[in-house]
Amino acid sequence: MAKTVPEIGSAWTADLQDGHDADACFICAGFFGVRPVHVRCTTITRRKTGADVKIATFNINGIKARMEALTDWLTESAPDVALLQEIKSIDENFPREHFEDMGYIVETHGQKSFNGVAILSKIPLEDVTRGLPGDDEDEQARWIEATVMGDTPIRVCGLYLPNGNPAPGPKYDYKLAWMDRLHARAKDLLNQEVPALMAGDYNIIPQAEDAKRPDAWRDDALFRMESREAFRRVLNLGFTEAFRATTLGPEHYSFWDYQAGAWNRNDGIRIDHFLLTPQCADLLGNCWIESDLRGRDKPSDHVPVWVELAA
DNA sequence: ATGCCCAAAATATTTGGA
Repeated sequence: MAKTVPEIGSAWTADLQDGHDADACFICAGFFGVRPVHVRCTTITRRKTGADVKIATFNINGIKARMEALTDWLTESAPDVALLQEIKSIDENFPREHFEDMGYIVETHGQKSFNGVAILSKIPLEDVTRGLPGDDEDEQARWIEATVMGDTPIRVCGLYLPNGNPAPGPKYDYKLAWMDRLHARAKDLLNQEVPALMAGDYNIIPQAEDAKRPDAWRDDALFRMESREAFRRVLNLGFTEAFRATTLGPEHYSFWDYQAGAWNRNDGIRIDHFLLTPQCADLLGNCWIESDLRGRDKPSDHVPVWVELAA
Protein backbone atom coordinates (compact mmCIF):
# COMPACT_ATOMS: atom_id res chain seq x y z
CA MET A 1 0.00 0.00 0.00
CA ALA A 2 1.40 3.36 -0.99
CA LYS A 3 2.14 5.87 1.70
CA THR A 4 1.06 9.47 1.04
CA VAL A 5 3.25 12.18 2.47
CA PRO A 6 3.08 15.97 2.13
CA GLU A 7 5.82 17.78 0.29
CA ILE A 8 7.23 20.45 2.57
CA GLY A 9 6.39 24.01 1.64
CA SER A 10 4.06 23.27 -1.25
CA ALA A 11 0.64 22.01 -2.20
CA TRP A 12 2.07 18.76 -3.52
CA THR A 13 1.85 15.31 -2.06
CA ALA A 14 3.81 12.27 -3.09
CA ASP A 15 2.58 8.68 -3.00
CA LEU A 16 5.56 6.53 -2.09
CA GLN A 17 5.49 2.89 -3.03
CA ASP A 18 6.29 0.13 -0.56
CA GLY A 19 9.93 0.04 0.35
CA HIS A 20 10.49 3.71 -0.38
CA ASP A 21 10.46 6.69 1.92
CA ALA A 22 11.82 10.17 1.91
CA ASP A 23 14.77 9.38 4.18
CA ALA A 24 15.86 6.11 2.65
CA CYS A 25 15.30 6.53 -1.05
CA PHE A 26 17.75 8.61 -2.99
CA ILE A 27 15.15 9.50 -5.58
CA CYS A 28 12.19 10.07 -3.23
CA ALA A 29 14.37 12.50 -1.30
CA GLY A 30 14.15 14.77 -4.30
CA PHE A 31 10.55 15.49 -3.42
CA PHE A 32 11.59 17.07 -0.18
CA GLY A 33 14.10 19.52 -1.57
CA VAL A 34 17.14 17.45 -0.72
CA ARG A 35 17.85 16.99 -4.40
CA PRO A 36 16.24 18.43 -7.52
CA VAL A 37 12.88 16.83 -8.20
CA HIS A 38 13.21 13.78 -10.39
CA VAL A 39 9.80 13.26 -11.93
CA ARG A 40 10.85 10.20 -13.89
CA CYS A 41 11.14 8.16 -10.70
CA THR A 42 8.83 5.18 -11.15
CA THR A 43 8.50 4.60 -7.42
CA ILE A 44 6.48 7.76 -6.87
CA THR A 45 3.22 9.19 -8.12
CA ARG A 46 3.16 12.92 -7.59
CA ARG A 47 -0.20 14.55 -7.07
CA LYS A 48 -1.40 18.05 -6.49
CA THR A 49 -4.26 18.26 -4.03
CA GLY A 50 -6.52 20.98 -2.77
CA ALA A 51 -5.07 23.55 -5.11
CA ASP A 52 -5.73 24.91 -8.57
CA VAL A 53 -3.86 23.56 -11.55
CA LYS A 54 -2.16 26.35 -13.48
CA ILE A 55 -1.78 25.80 -17.20
CA ALA A 56 -0.09 28.22 -19.58
CA THR A 57 0.31 28.39 -23.34
CA PHE A 58 3.37 30.14 -24.74
CA ASN A 59 4.64 30.55 -28.31
CA ILE A 60 8.36 30.80 -27.52
CA ASN A 61 9.59 31.49 -31.08
CA GLY A 62 12.57 29.12 -30.97
CA ILE A 63 13.79 27.05 -28.03
CA LYS A 64 17.45 27.81 -28.72
CA ALA A 65 16.95 31.57 -28.67
CA ARG A 66 14.56 31.44 -25.70
CA MET A 67 16.44 29.22 -23.22
CA GLU A 68 17.21 31.98 -20.74
CA ALA A 69 13.85 33.76 -20.93
CA LEU A 70 11.94 30.45 -20.78
CA THR A 71 13.96 29.16 -17.83
CA ASP A 72 13.45 32.39 -15.89
CA TRP A 73 9.74 32.30 -16.64
CA LEU A 74 9.33 28.68 -15.51
CA THR A 75 11.20 29.45 -12.30
CA GLU A 76 9.29 32.61 -11.46
CA SER A 77 5.80 31.87 -12.76
CA ALA A 78 5.95 28.09 -12.16
CA PRO A 79 3.21 26.71 -14.40
CA ASP A 80 2.11 23.18 -13.56
CA VAL A 81 1.70 22.59 -17.27
CA ALA A 82 3.21 24.66 -20.10
CA LEU A 83 2.07 24.17 -23.70
CA LEU A 84 4.82 25.47 -25.96
CA GLN A 85 4.64 26.36 -29.66
CA GLU A 86 7.26 27.14 -32.29
CA ILE A 87 10.04 25.24 -30.58
CA LYS A 88 11.73 25.25 -34.04
CA SER A 89 13.68 22.15 -33.13
CA ILE A 90 13.71 18.46 -33.84
CA ASP A 91 12.96 16.23 -30.84
CA GLU A 92 16.61 15.11 -30.58
CA ASN A 93 17.86 18.69 -30.20
CA PHE A 94 15.28 19.82 -27.64
CA PRO A 95 17.12 20.34 -24.31
CA ARG A 96 14.80 18.02 -22.42
CA GLU A 97 17.13 17.24 -19.55
CA HIS A 98 17.46 20.91 -18.68
CA PHE A 99 13.70 21.04 -18.06
CA GLU A 100 13.58 17.62 -16.43
CA ASP A 101 16.12 18.90 -13.93
CA MET A 102 13.66 21.71 -13.18
CA GLY A 103 10.99 19.15 -12.30
CA TYR A 104 9.15 18.93 -15.60
CA ILE A 105 8.10 15.96 -17.67
CA VAL A 106 8.93 16.81 -21.29
CA GLU A 107 6.97 15.68 -24.34
CA THR A 108 7.85 17.12 -27.74
CA HIS A 109 6.55 16.96 -31.29
CA GLY A 110 9.34 18.71 -33.14
CA GLN A 111 10.31 19.60 -36.68
CA LYS A 112 13.42 21.01 -38.31
CA SER A 113 13.67 24.82 -38.57
CA PHE A 114 10.09 25.78 -37.85
CA ASN A 115 6.83 24.78 -36.18
CA GLY A 116 7.12 22.22 -33.36
CA VAL A 117 5.07 21.93 -30.15
CA ALA A 118 5.82 20.61 -26.67
CA ILE A 119 4.31 19.97 -23.26
CA LEU A 120 6.18 20.58 -20.02
CA SER A 121 4.36 19.24 -16.96
CA LYS A 122 5.03 18.87 -13.26
CA ILE A 123 2.01 16.55 -13.10
CA PRO A 124 2.21 13.05 -14.60
CA LEU A 125 0.98 12.70 -18.18
CA GLU A 126 -0.77 9.79 -19.82
CA ASP A 127 -1.79 8.87 -23.37
CA VAL A 128 0.46 11.32 -25.20
CA THR A 129 -0.37 11.59 -28.91
CA ARG A 130 1.20 13.66 -31.66
CA GLY A 131 -0.27 15.18 -34.80
CA LEU A 132 -3.76 16.45 -35.66
CA PRO A 133 -5.86 13.61 -37.13
CA GLY A 134 -7.39 13.86 -40.56
CA ASP A 135 -4.48 14.06 -43.01
CA ASP A 136 -1.74 11.44 -43.08
CA GLU A 137 0.16 13.53 -45.65
CA ASP A 138 0.55 16.50 -43.29
CA GLU A 139 4.18 16.59 -42.14
CA GLN A 140 3.93 19.79 -40.10
CA ALA A 141 4.34 19.44 -36.32
CA ARG A 142 1.51 21.54 -34.93
CA TRP A 143 -0.45 19.39 -32.49
CA ILE A 144 0.23 17.38 -29.31
CA GLU A 145 -2.16 15.92 -26.72
CA ALA A 146 -1.83 14.41 -23.28
CA THR A 147 -3.94 13.73 -20.21
CA VAL A 148 -2.77 15.62 -17.12
CA MET A 149 -3.26 13.20 -14.24
CA GLY A 150 -4.07 15.49 -11.33
CA ASP A 151 -6.99 14.86 -8.93
CA THR A 152 -9.25 15.61 -11.89
CA PRO A 153 -7.68 14.35 -15.12
CA ILE A 154 -7.65 16.95 -17.88
CA ARG A 155 -7.10 16.24 -21.55
CA VAL A 156 -4.88 19.03 -22.93
CA CYS A 157 -4.23 19.73 -26.60
CA GLY A 158 -1.37 22.07 -27.52
CA LEU A 159 -1.67 23.57 -30.99
CA TYR A 160 0.08 25.86 -33.43
CA LEU A 161 -2.49 26.78 -36.06
CA PRO A 162 -1.08 27.73 -39.49
CA ASN A 163 -0.52 31.42 -40.17
CA GLY A 164 -2.06 31.19 -43.64
CA ASN A 165 -0.56 34.26 -45.29
CA PRO A 166 -0.65 35.28 -48.02
CA ALA A 167 -4.40 34.99 -48.39
CA PRO A 168 -5.79 33.85 -50.67
CA GLY A 169 -3.32 31.20 -51.77
CA PRO A 170 -2.13 27.66 -51.02
CA LYS A 171 -0.97 28.56 -47.52
CA TYR A 172 -4.39 29.95 -46.76
CA ASP A 173 -6.04 26.83 -48.18
CA TYR A 174 -3.86 24.79 -45.83
CA LYS A 175 -4.95 26.94 -42.88
CA LEU A 176 -8.64 26.47 -43.62
CA ALA A 177 -8.21 22.73 -44.24
CA TRP A 178 -6.32 22.47 -40.93
CA MET A 179 -9.19 24.26 -39.18
CA ASP A 180 -11.65 21.75 -40.65
CA ARG A 181 -9.58 18.99 -39.06
CA LEU A 182 -9.48 21.00 -35.81
CA HIS A 183 -13.28 21.18 -35.93
CA ALA A 184 -13.50 17.39 -36.29
CA ARG A 185 -11.09 16.75 -33.41
CA ALA A 186 -12.91 19.33 -31.27
CA LYS A 187 -16.22 17.57 -31.90
CA ASP A 188 -14.76 14.22 -30.83
CA LEU A 189 -13.31 15.84 -27.73
CA LEU A 190 -16.69 17.30 -26.77
CA ASN A 191 -18.34 13.92 -27.19
CA GLN A 192 -16.01 12.52 -24.52
CA GLU A 193 -17.82 14.80 -22.04
CA VAL A 194 -14.70 15.22 -19.90
CA PRO A 195 -12.63 18.23 -18.79
CA ALA A 196 -10.51 19.04 -21.83
CA LEU A 197 -8.95 22.07 -23.42
CA MET A 198 -7.33 23.11 -26.67
CA ALA A 199 -4.78 25.89 -26.25
CA GLY A 200 -2.05 27.52 -28.23
CA ASP A 201 -1.27 29.96 -30.99
CA TYR A 202 -4.47 29.96 -33.05
CA ASN A 203 -3.27 32.69 -35.42
CA ILE A 204 -6.82 34.03 -35.24
CA ILE A 205 -7.89 37.51 -34.15
CA PRO A 206 -11.44 36.69 -33.00
CA GLN A 207 -12.90 40.22 -32.94
CA ALA A 208 -11.99 43.79 -33.90
CA GLU A 209 -11.40 44.60 -30.23
CA ASP A 210 -8.61 41.98 -30.23
CA ALA A 211 -6.39 44.20 -32.39
CA LYS A 212 -5.10 47.71 -31.81
CA ARG A 213 -5.54 48.50 -35.52
CA PRO A 214 -8.17 46.11 -36.89
CA ASP A 215 -8.24 47.94 -40.23
CA ALA A 216 -4.61 46.99 -40.83
CA TRP A 217 -5.57 43.29 -40.50
CA ARG A 218 -8.78 43.34 -42.54
CA ASP A 219 -7.47 41.20 -45.41
CA ASP A 220 -4.89 39.28 -43.39
CA ALA A 221 -5.21 35.51 -42.92
CA LEU A 222 -5.41 36.10 -39.15
CA PHE A 223 -8.49 38.31 -39.34
CA ARG A 224 -10.29 37.97 -42.66
CA MET A 225 -13.89 36.90 -42.32
CA GLU A 226 -13.36 33.31 -43.51
CA SER A 227 -10.79 32.75 -40.75
CA ARG A 228 -12.99 34.20 -38.03
CA GLU A 229 -15.93 32.13 -39.24
CA ALA A 230 -13.87 28.94 -39.09
CA PHE A 231 -12.84 29.82 -35.52
CA ARG A 232 -16.43 30.54 -34.55
CA ARG A 233 -17.57 27.23 -36.00
CA VAL A 234 -15.28 25.51 -33.49
CA LEU A 235 -16.51 27.71 -30.63
CA ASN A 236 -20.11 27.09 -31.65
CA LEU A 237 -19.72 23.38 -30.97
CA GLY A 238 -19.85 24.37 -27.32
CA PHE A 239 -16.41 25.58 -26.26
CA THR A 240 -15.72 28.43 -23.87
CA GLU A 241 -12.99 30.85 -24.85
CA ALA A 242 -11.44 31.30 -21.42
CA PHE A 243 -10.10 34.84 -21.72
CA ARG A 244 -13.37 36.35 -22.89
CA ALA A 245 -15.20 34.40 -20.20
CA THR A 246 -13.31 36.41 -17.61
CA THR A 247 -12.24 39.70 -19.24
CA LEU A 248 -14.11 42.14 -21.48
CA GLY A 249 -12.92 45.16 -23.40
CA PRO A 250 -10.08 46.23 -25.72
CA GLU A 251 -6.31 46.53 -25.29
CA HIS A 252 -5.67 42.92 -24.30
CA TYR A 253 -3.10 41.35 -26.60
CA SER A 254 -0.83 38.30 -26.68
CA PHE A 255 1.42 39.18 -29.63
CA TRP A 256 3.35 42.29 -30.58
CA ASP A 257 5.49 42.42 -33.74
CA TYR A 258 9.20 42.92 -33.24
CA GLN A 259 9.04 45.70 -35.84
CA ALA A 260 8.23 49.38 -35.60
CA GLY A 261 8.12 49.57 -31.81
CA ALA A 262 4.84 47.65 -31.64
CA TRP A 263 5.26 46.75 -27.94
CA ASN A 264 6.00 50.32 -26.87
CA ARG A 265 2.88 51.53 -28.65
CA ASN A 266 0.85 48.51 -27.43
CA ASP A 267 0.16 47.81 -31.09
CA GLY A 268 -0.75 44.16 -30.56
CA ILE A 269 -3.19 41.41 -31.42
CA ARG A 270 -4.78 38.66 -29.32
CA ILE A 271 -4.20 35.35 -31.10
CA ASP A 272 -3.26 32.88 -28.32
CA HIS A 273 -6.35 31.24 -26.85
CA PHE A 274 -7.75 28.62 -24.49
CA LEU A 275 -10.87 26.75 -25.62
CA LEU A 276 -12.51 24.72 -22.85
CA THR A 277 -15.10 21.94 -22.98
CA PRO A 278 -18.13 22.56 -20.71
CA GLN A 279 -16.72 20.15 -18.11
CA CYS A 280 -13.47 22.13 -18.14
CA ALA A 281 -15.17 25.54 -18.18
CA ASP A 282 -16.90 24.54 -14.94
CA LEU A 283 -13.43 24.31 -13.36
CA LEU A 284 -12.26 27.70 -14.62
CA GLY A 285 -11.13 30.07 -11.93
CA ASN A 286 -9.28 32.73 -13.83
CA CYS A 287 -7.63 33.43 -17.16
CA TRP A 288 -5.03 36.10 -17.80
CA ILE A 289 -2.30 37.23 -20.16
CA GLU A 290 1.21 37.63 -18.75
CA SER A 291 1.94 40.63 -20.93
CA ASP A 292 4.87 42.08 -18.96
CA LEU A 293 7.13 39.30 -20.29
CA ARG A 294 7.16 41.11 -23.64
CA GLY A 295 9.15 43.97 -22.12
CA ARG A 296 12.05 41.84 -20.90
CA ASP A 297 15.39 41.00 -22.53
CA LYS A 298 15.33 38.75 -25.59
CA PRO A 299 11.54 38.20 -25.48
CA SER A 300 9.43 36.06 -27.74
CA ASP A 301 7.00 38.10 -29.82
CA HIS A 302 4.20 36.24 -27.97
CA VAL A 303 3.54 36.17 -24.21
CA PRO A 304 2.02 33.40 -22.06
CA VAL A 305 -1.73 33.06 -21.54
CA TRP A 306 -2.86 31.28 -18.37
CA VAL A 307 -5.83 29.42 -16.95
CA GLU A 308 -6.32 28.36 -13.36
CA LEU A 309 -8.52 25.30 -12.99
CA ALA A 310 -10.07 23.92 -9.79
CA ALA A 311 -8.90 20.46 -10.71
C1' DA B 1 2.59 49.73 -51.40
C1' DT B 2 6.70 48.08 -48.70
C1' DG B 3 10.01 47.68 -45.02
C1' DC B 4 10.82 47.96 -40.35
C1' DC B 5 12.58 42.89 -36.66
C1' DC B 6 13.65 38.16 -35.49
C1' DA B 7 14.93 32.93 -35.76
C1' DA B 8 16.92 29.19 -38.23
C1' DA B 9 19.74 26.98 -41.61
C1' DA B 10 23.80 27.96 -43.58
C1' DT B 11 27.76 30.49 -43.56
C1' DA B 12 25.07 35.08 -47.74
C1' DT B 13 20.95 34.91 -48.39
C1' DT B 14 16.48 32.78 -48.12
C1' DT B 15 12.27 31.10 -45.79
C1' DG B 16 8.80 31.77 -42.44
C1' DG B 17 6.72 34.41 -39.37
C1' DA B 18 2.24 37.75 -38.24
